[in-house]
Amino acid sequence: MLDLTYITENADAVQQNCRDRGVAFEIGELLSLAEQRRTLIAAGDALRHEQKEVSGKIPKAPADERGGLVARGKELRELVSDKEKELAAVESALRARQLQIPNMTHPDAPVGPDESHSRTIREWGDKPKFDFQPRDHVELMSQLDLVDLEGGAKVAGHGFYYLKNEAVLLELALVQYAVAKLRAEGFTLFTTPDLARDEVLEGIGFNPRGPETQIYSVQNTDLSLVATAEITLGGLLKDEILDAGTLPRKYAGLSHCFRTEAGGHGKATRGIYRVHQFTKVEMFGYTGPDVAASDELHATIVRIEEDIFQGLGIPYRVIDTCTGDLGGPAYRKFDLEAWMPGRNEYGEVTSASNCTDYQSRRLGIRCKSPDWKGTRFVHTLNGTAVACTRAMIAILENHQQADGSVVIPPALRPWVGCDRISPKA
RNA sequence: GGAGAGAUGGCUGAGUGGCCGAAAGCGCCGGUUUGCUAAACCGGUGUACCGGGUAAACCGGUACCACGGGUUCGAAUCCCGUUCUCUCCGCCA
Repeated sequence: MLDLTYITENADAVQQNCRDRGVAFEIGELLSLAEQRRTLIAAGDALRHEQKEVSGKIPKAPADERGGLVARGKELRELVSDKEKELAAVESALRARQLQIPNMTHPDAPVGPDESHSRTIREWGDKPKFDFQPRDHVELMSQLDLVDLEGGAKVAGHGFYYLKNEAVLLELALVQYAVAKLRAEGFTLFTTPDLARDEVLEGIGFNPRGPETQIYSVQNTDLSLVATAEITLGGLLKDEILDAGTLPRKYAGLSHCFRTEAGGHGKATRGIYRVHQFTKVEMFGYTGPDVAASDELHATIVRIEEDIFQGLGIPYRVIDTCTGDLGGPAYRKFDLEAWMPGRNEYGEVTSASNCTDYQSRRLGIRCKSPDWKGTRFVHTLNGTAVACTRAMIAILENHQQADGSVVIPPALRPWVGCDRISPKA
């Protein structure tokens, strides 16, 4: 959510930014509601002021004046109440519009309506050259007895899966690897709830219960299954005022992620690429309220993601996401796309966003410093350390051998306990 | 799941209808005193919104004592609902 004063003072820039991001929004109505809001607040405050004066006089008033004052007090109570109702209606309409406005955009982010306008800013690693026809992860996993997709579908439906045998070790190893890396980078480690209140989801920028929701919600409660630990790590400091001296804060969270993938059918539904549940280690950052600080942590988060994939020996490219694909909260977003030989294309494995104060404003996460008066909204950032299923696909497909075995990257061997997964005898 | 107690400023904690945005202490900031540090003393110290001020300083107003409703001329204080915390009992990985 953007600041109302900012919107009204920068109406043209906000309107243009909506166009760049492909958000149909006309700012005129919002501006007129904002004006109504001011007027109603001023009128309400004046009435309450009189109300206080009147009721303050009553205890010392002579008996013959008291009746009149009480009557005026009653009258004022009605007037105040009417103004409050009017104001509540205006503010609710105003907020509904305010929430439609996406975050402002980093000046260097590429402008364009869709994926094709995103920019590749770096590539790392050499795509493996196979002297055989490479298999995709489904084939590999089934030959190596690493997954039971039918079992997952039977028990929970399409999009769920059982990992088996070394794949279990591989998932745990990826978690360990990521967590160890983040601890060394100074992150505070968390395991987080896998559910969160709807208001937290909304604060982060998800719509838990709309018709096109990507979120599983629990009936008769205000809880939803989280789509990422970004939700729980960002919600952790909701409504708090932090000492700016304690920023930046770097949190890492391990959670399950649940996504309905509504409308995602038909594309890349094979195997474990697009699933309804997966395990992920997520980074979340809180910085002070200036873009220099949050951009710096953003770069660090991307660097860590690259370290992680370089350590796994997986070729990837870094994408600077264009305006049309940024979503609501992101000011700028970098994705890592890993090379996936089975698909013969790149697949998204991480995503790192600087959300500036867009999330913190709705979540009420502020900070205080002797350097300025009052409080300011912190900046929040998030990035994937390891999304287990996608990372596993990249490992299996890039490190496969002619005989159908898969070489485990050295970085994971301490936890997997072997250097290769071979077909069962 | 059952029974009870509670939620007040950064913290501790007083306050049961008007003189309470809220005592006191701690902490923090500024000052005085002082070989240094400490102590002592004096002063200051919440947030949001609306308006004024070119802006900062600052000034005026309103709201906020977990959250939401209600009673009343007037609510931190009374009533109802919700959430959360603690204690005891039961159950349980």
